[in-house]
Amino acid sequence: MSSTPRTARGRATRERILKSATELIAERGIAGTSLDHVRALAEVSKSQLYLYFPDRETLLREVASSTCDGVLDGQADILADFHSPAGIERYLDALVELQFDFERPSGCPIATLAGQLDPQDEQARLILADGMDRWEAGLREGLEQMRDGGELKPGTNPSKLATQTLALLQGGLVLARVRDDAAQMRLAADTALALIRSAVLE
Amino acid sequence: MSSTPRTARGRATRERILKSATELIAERGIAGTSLDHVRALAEVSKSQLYLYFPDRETLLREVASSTCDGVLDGQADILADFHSPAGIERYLDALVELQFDFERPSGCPIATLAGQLDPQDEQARLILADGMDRWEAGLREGLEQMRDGGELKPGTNPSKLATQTLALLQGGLVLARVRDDAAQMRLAADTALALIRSAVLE
DNA sequence: CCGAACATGGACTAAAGAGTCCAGTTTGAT
DNA sequence: ATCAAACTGGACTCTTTAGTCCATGTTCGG
Repeated sequence: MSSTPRTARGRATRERILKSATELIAERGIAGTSLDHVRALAEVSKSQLYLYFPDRETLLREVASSTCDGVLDGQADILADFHSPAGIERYLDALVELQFDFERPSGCPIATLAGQLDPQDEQARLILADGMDRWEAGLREGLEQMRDGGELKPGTNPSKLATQTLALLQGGLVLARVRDDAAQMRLAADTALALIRSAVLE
Repeated sequence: MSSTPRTARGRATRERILKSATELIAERGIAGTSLDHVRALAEVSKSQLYLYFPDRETLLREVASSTCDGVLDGQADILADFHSPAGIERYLDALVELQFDFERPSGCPIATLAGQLDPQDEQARLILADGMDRWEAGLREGLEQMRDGGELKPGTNPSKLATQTLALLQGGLVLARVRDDAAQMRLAADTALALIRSAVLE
């Protein structure tokens, strides 16, 4: 999107800007991040910002996109195991661990951004929705694999089960963040595990 | 909190400011709401703002508090029924309806605020956490009432079940908002209902 | 190795923001 | 009725912010 640099130097600069913006916003929120902060962290000048991004709004949308990519990339390896009871348990454990790992539970970066972006900005919403869709697709595909392998009770709807799982995870992340208590995520993940187990044969 | 007006006129002015700020922030978010917008909607002057609220941060905290009160008050009547299978179903239906009622699902105002307030502002977080606690307490008390009436399977933990329910609702609200699809809330609420039903004796 | 496109630095503008100040008006207790 | 406290209006300052502009340096194809 936006203007694409033609030289390697330009590409590196653009990357540095986007990475800095994404980092700062994850830490301090959109309201707490000015273009000047981004400029300083990325070590670029004002004109570079505006050479690669037409305006702040566009940069924010790209940050949204890059945030989604970060969330998805960050769980790609464990999500790949989400197609057996043991793999599902490992996946959920890993998500819970993430909330315990830092000083305080940070919640889901996608959902957090959703609350910060201009409610009028439909384009931004679509970017975040796509992130959620990709996440849910990962869950659904694992469950479909199990269904195709005859591991699920007949009548189980992998698509619906994936949405239910994602809802539980998102809810757990919200509660963990608001209550500053990662155990809330633990409980939500356990509930999701039980829900899935109840659809597994044996 | 903050300076309390001594006259009826002063109280009315303070109320008007807080109401206007809460309204504007619910609609346009914190970033999209300046003190000048609040000033204009409340039809007060700058000095009134600063007479009743020492600074913006304090006003935002009171908005957080008033937003929680709004959410709780708004469901007080139906939440009161949350102590029988039928009442629980009515309650969940009502919550789902709320998401369908407006042009687009607005999610949970408390959770939305959580993503917008300064992540460093611990005091603000505590206000929102208290809102969640009060909400969950309502659910828990209904379940405890059922347990005490012998309507729940032995071993059922009302407190845990209330948290699970709230997590599902919050997750449903997040997904409904991000996907602009109230059906996501419907599914989450149905899942919560099934979860609770599975703990009810016949 | 030359010129055109690409990339950079940073000064500059204009607007919006939060917060201050004080002179004037209203209120209510005595 | 009076006077001090409470309340109001709005001009003012200071800072930060997004966004513009242009002169200079770098890169790369021909």
